[in-house]
Amino acid sequence: MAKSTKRDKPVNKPKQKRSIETRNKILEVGSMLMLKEGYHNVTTDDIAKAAGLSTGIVYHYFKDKKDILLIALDQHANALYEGITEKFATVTEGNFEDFFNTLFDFLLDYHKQAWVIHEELEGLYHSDPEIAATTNKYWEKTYASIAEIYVQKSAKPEHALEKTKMAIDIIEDFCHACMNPIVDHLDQDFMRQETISIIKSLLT
Amino acid sequence: MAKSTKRDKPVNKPKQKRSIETRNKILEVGSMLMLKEGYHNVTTDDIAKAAGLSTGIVYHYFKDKKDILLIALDQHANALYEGITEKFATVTEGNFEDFFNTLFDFLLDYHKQAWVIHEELEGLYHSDPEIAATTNKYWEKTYASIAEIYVQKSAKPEHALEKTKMAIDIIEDFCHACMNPIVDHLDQDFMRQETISIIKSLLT
Amino acid sequence: MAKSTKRDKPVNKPKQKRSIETRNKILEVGSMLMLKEGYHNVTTDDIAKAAGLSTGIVYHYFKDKKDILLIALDQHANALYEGITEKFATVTEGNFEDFFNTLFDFLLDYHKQAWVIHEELEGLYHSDPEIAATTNKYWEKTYASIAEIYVQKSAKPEHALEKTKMAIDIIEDFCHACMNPIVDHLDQDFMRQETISIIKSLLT
Amino acid sequence: MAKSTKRDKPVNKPKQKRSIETRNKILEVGSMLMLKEGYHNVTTDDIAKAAGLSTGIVYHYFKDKKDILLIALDQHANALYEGITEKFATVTEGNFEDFFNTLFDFLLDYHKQAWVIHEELEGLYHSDPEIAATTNKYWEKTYASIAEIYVQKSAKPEHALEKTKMAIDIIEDFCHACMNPIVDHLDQDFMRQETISIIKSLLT
DNA sequence: TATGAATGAGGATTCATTCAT
DNA sequence: GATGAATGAATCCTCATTCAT
Repeated sequence: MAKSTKRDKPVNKPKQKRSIETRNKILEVGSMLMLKEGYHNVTTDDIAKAAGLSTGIVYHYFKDKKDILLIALDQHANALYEGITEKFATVTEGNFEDFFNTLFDFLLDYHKQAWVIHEELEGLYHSDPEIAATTNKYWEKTYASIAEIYVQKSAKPEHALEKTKMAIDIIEDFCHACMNPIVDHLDQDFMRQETISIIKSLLT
Repeated sequence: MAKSTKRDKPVNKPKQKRSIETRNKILEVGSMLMLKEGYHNVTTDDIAKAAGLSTGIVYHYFKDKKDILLIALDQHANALYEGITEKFATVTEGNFEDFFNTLFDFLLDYHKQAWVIHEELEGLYHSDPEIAATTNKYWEKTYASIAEIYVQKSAKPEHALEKTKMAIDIIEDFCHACMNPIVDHLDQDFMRQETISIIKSLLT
Repeated sequence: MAKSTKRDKPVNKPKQKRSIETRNKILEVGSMLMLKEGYHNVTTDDIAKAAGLSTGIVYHYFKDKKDILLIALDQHANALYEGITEKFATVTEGNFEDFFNTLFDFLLDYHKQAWVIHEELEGLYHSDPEIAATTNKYWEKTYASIAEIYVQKSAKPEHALEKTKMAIDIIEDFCHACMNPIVDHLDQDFMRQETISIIKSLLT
Repeated sequence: MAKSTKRDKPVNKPKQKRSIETRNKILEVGSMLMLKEGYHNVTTDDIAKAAGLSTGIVYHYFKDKKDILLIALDQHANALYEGITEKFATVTEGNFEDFFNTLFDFLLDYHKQAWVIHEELEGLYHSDPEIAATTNKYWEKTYASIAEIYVQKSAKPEHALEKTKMAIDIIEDFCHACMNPIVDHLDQDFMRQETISIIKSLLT
């Protein structure tokens, strides 16, 4: 994996509808499995089987196993970007409360479906430069898209990126704590309250 | 064959100096490699070679490859606990500023040497229940030991665990952002200032 | 790692001609080698090589090394059953002499090609419960199919299973003694005569 | 195992009491384990541990693992021989009933403690010429010692070896059937009766 | 395009045997 | 004689990748 001495193999970027569907199926099923089970615990065979396809076909559409993850990641980032754009489209400019609630809800929601990918990527981050690069791009795009909205909506757009990033991280910490209750009996209501209060004072 | 007739392989917990040294060498080299390269990118042979030993001896001291990681993790947690206890021993009771600075410095410092392990564990977390359990214990201990100090030193010990956890997470976010600057040009001074201010208002 | 998340590996039960041939080749070569050299003295690599295949393909068709032996054994039992049924089809009902001669010849013949498997199994019997179970099924089937014929053909069908089993064992003792003359100079003709006389008085 | 290209290594045949005890302990525990678990399922370490000794010492007294089995086997044969001699010492000459009962009881008894060794040896027989040779010697001695008694006690000593061997085999078949009831619901009383009757008519 | 059989290098683990102490 | 740590070849099995059909 860590070696990137891959001779360039022509990989299909298909235009036929059937092909596109096949490719997407692999992407969808593949990323889903990788995230649920962990990159190293899923075989290309597993992916093909789960997608209802044959072993070999995977390599028509993707250079190798890693390619599936990388491209899925990319799609993910794009989808996220569009999700954000759409979601925040209706937020009234200057209405911070509105922006804030939207952000909080959006991240909570997003977290539920996508958090695992972050953790999985952390683990892969150090072992593969290509993954590290893509991961960075992913985050950059995520932060940037929200910061962009923040700049538009907020009255205090200085240090937008820093503040946005911090806000996101803190909200994610909260989500994480709720979903992975390492310490039992944590008072989640209290934590939510505190989180909201922190974010508000940070972004206002 | 005949797994059923195989009693659980006894793993040496040696008391002899020679043995202890060997075991420690494996632990040290092994965890170092795993963290640098990633668990799945290091073979037991790599570890043995790097420790200047032969393949087989690894299994004299450890049940399997995972065992090395798990035990290294455990040692880590203990070292951390002792580090915290020692570090905070001199903090004046009731002196919040003192407590806070110690915490901030401690985590910054700690993070520099140990954050890789966290990321590696994140990636392994979902694929292996045993690792998940040990990771949880690790964090529980960390949070609890700091919360314990907090209770002793602070005037407002309510929700100590929640607040401590949040504070640690937020400081970690900051450390993480500094060490792995996904987005370039982030104003680290600004982020540090904001982080400190958040933590202060959270813990006071 | 993460055994728990590993669904049971599906093993191909192929219907394509190519596949069936490959599988049979492995079975044939594998059981042959195991019986000639002994289960523990044959590696899966040996089997693959001898079958003109690569290591990996073996595990496409068989769960593990033991699976090869177990399935070969099963095939053996079925072949034996059909052999018996066919062989005894023409025996005249009530004609004991006819039945007896058929039995004696059949076992003598059968023994020549299959007794190695029995010995190999004896050795494996105590070390592996799965092998023990399959071996038992094998024998059960063998005894039962001959007993069934005995009941049909004989005038004294009481204790058919016991008598059949004893007869078979005694004939096998004879075969064994002939093929593996531990003590040289044994008078085989005498032993054959005595064996026949014992069986006759037992079954009549 | 199957290779016998063993350079001659001097192996201690100790005369000191302490040494003899150690050697016997290895022999005793080693053969016991090998027979209970199967030769390939017992490691030299298991044997050393079970004997309360260290790994290395085994190789002071025995050439290799196989040597333990072979020598144990030899001792076994001798013990058996002495057991037989002693047991039959008091049998009245010419009293066939007495001889027969002694034989039947003796084998029944012997079977209980030693049958496993036979099965284990069957499995090893083909994979190693040295084992095959020793096994043959073992059986030869066993059969011969009983035949010798038979000759002394019986009025019809012709074909003593053949008859003795057959008798022993048949009694063993019975023992085997009782201890390994492959087919359930076998009428053991009936089988015992038949076995006795067969043996009587064979030996008289 | 699609299939799935085949490849084979790689990796975890075992264990008979040796050797420094 | 004893110990038990150390060796390393051997073995089972996996899985990314290729290829004949």
